[in-house]
Amino acid sequence: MRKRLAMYHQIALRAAEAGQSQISSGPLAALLHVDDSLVRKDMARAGIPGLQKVGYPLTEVLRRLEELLGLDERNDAILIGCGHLGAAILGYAGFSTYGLKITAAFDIDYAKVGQEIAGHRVLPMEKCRSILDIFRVRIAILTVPATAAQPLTDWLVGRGIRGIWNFAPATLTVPPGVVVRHENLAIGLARLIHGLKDATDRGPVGVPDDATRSGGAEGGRRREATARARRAAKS
Amino acid sequence: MRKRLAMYHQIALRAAEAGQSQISSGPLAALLHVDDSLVRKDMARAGIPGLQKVGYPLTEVLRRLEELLGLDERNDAILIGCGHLGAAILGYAGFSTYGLKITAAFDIDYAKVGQEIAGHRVLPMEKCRSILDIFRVRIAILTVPATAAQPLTDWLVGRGIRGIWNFAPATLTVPPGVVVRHENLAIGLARLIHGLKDATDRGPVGVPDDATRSGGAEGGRRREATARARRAAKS
DNA sequence: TAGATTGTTAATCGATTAACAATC
DNA sequence: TAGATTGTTAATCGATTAACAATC
Repeated sequence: MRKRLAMYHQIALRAAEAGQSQISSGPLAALLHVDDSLVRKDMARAGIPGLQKVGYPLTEVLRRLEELLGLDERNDAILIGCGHLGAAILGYAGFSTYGLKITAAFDIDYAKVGQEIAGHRVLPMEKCRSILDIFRVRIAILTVPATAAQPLTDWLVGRGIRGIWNFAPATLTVPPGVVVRHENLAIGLARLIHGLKDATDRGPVGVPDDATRSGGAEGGRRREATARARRAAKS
Repeated sequence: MRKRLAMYHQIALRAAEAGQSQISSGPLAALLHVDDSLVRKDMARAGIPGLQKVGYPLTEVLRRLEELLGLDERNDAILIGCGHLGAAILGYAGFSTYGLKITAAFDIDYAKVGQEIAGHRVLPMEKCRSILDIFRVRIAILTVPATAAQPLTDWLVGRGIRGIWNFAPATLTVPPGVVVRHENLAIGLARLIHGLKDATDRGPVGVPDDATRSGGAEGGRRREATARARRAAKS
């Protein structure tokens, strides 16, 4: 459901940009490949009143969905680890839509400290504590090596961080009350590969989760993953 | 279901590393917060036979799941756009698990051509065509500016690319037979923020999709998103 | 044997679709 | 009015859980 709401929002945004002022359940349903009554139900549940014969006013749709999806809130975050991935995130344009502002970027490497990346000055880790105390930031973005992730997390949680967006390939343990989101790029990739495989196996059928699918494309070559699994099972 | 299979795989891997040789439905179910009969059903559907009294042999679990999830295949890909994000992906360790190998990295910027990033030499875009012709790569990773994404996609599809992993903030149109996966970092973020909000609203209840959730944390500050929506709706 | 665990069937639940009356 | 579209109720479908017999 949340996914659908997010999609409605995207579609509504584009419709608004294209000059429309309302949108009806039919087109929305068609775009999401669901029944139009489901769209109406979603709208009703979201508290967006429609107008018979015309549809749903885009202003209302956008307003409510942004409220519901939390896009109307402002969230400050700090970023730790200014390697390539950290830099990519600092420069990522899409966040402002979601009200995210990275208020400070840190790195332990003094070679990086002082550098400016996408308008952010890299600060030394020593400054992190005082920044957190002063600004009461609740979200931390971790783009550090895997080994550093858990100890850093413990420390951050102790300093008041309540949401962690973890890009390190490490599973984090946190106390109750703290939300961790583990961003595993490899999973996105796995899904794409699977989508390709699906398209091959079954032809243009089924919508693999997030992906735009269809016909052709051959599968990849085999590897001997079995040997690896066996090694792991024995070690 | 696919998500659960992937989780079983992860858990099985760790169990194997910890020296176990089998795993039973109970612990798996507890870790995923589902009923144990569902785990057994999944195993049955996946064609993994269990042993009464002992559980499922890890070697078998890993072997079948890797087969099913396509982790046992080898997939070559090219990467286009060697900015920060491209560089981060070139250096990302986790891909080998999924059999992905980035065989070539390209950039139009001659300042980047010739540089070595995480063991990959950056090639000029002009070389892309011949590389594709020679190696028959099917997957392309796009870490280019939004404006470049669609024309590049069209060109790549014409050269035989069948799977596109798009990091550019642009919606791509592709012909049937081509799979696009749009990786929107902002969505991961949105979910984290939402997880935080949920934790606030409802206390430690419900597992928000991917995230490890729980108790405390206050919501963010309001912004006037309404004004923005209204602008969009009018423009 | 007793205990643990699988495999499977029936029951439940929630989400989606189908149908249609209300109404602008 | 006629047509389009919402809002809602009933029917369907699929996924999950509960229960339990089989069995190592």
